[in-house]
Amino acid sequence: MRYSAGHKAETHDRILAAASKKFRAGGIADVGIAGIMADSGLTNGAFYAHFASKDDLIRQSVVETLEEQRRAMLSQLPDHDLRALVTDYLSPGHRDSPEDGCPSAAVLAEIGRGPAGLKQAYRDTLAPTLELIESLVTGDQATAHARATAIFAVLVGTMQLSRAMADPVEADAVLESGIEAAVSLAA
Amino acid sequence: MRYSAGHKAETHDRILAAASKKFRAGGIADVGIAGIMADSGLTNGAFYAHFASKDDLIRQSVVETLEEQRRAMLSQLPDHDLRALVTDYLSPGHRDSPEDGCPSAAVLAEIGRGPAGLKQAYRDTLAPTLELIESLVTGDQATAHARATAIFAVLVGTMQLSRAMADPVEADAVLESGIEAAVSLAA
DNA sequence: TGTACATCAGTGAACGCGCGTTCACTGATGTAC
DNA sequence: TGTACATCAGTGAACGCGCGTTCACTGATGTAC
Repeated sequence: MRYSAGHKAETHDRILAAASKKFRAGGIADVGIAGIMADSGLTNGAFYAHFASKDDLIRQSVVETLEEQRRAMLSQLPDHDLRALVTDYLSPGHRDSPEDGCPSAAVLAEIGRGPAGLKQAYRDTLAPTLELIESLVTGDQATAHARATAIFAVLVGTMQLSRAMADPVEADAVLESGIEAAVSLAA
Repeated sequence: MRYSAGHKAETHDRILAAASKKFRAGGIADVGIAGIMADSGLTNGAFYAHFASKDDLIRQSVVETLEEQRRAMLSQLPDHDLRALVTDYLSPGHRDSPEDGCPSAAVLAEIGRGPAGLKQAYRDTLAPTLELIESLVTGDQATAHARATAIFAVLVGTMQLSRAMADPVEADAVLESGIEAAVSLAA
């Protein structure tokens, strides 16, 4: 059948959203195209009308998810409060819903092993998020940038560590240690 | 042919060492048994005389590599200097040789998605390493433990972030920001 | 106004390939008789 | 002392399966005549 204007763009976005969830839930290497397409309500073959390859999908998915994360951070933080941001990020809810959570916590190590184009796209799209954190931190620009980078590293490392704890009490304690550390790094 | 006593244990260790390198270099999901066996100088079929399954290998490999890392940290740190440990961990050499580096920086997110047995083994084997960091940190036991956990999270998060930077200058700057942050978290 | 055709998003089977795992077999050795 | 056999680490082909990717085809629609 012929489709209305914008239909293809909608399908593209739907595939991207399904891929983003699956990549965050299961990692990039372990997630296949057939499953992503099934989650999008489509079959295998339609994939290549929308993306050049799995690598292309990965890049677009990472970029889109990082932008979405930045928009969410912006809208939830009208008060410029670092502790609020950190507490929200290092919450049990975020830990237990990786499919809706931070892409960096889910696939940063895989990006580090990926092609240069993916790494470049990651860096460029993450930059505004780091600037957002930078604006919540004291010190001149260079100091603030370094502090924001380190805070982001605590958030990601702490989330991964908490997710790796089998014991829920210990997993919560890991989050708490990360919150105090991240806040203390701001000044 | 029949083999000398201890031969099988040597082969087992050789497979474990090959797997450890490959998992750290390429992630767990993307590394196959055939490649590990080839690197060990053996063929596919011999694998199941040494390990019950790939999951079994993963668990043993993670445990062995964590223990090795702790031994290395101990031997390189007779002076109880946190800055030395942190600078060594967040060095360009470590970043550029993941196959010989920290298993947590390479596969922590994958462990978080793994079976409960793997997570339990990770936690139990990581504990002495965290205690080692704890001994380099001020505060009562609970505080020191929280600080050590957060320092470990900065190390892992910073290493992953540095590896994801395509630009070497920026990658080095990420390491620097992590060093200062980790040291400042000690007190 | 009615009909033939071009368009194109999506279908679904097939491609070659590598995965984890199984298994019948090899062959050098220590041991039993 | 010499020979037959049990042992067992390792071989290499095969299993079913799912991967990323390709492609001939479908079929509803807008458009041209």
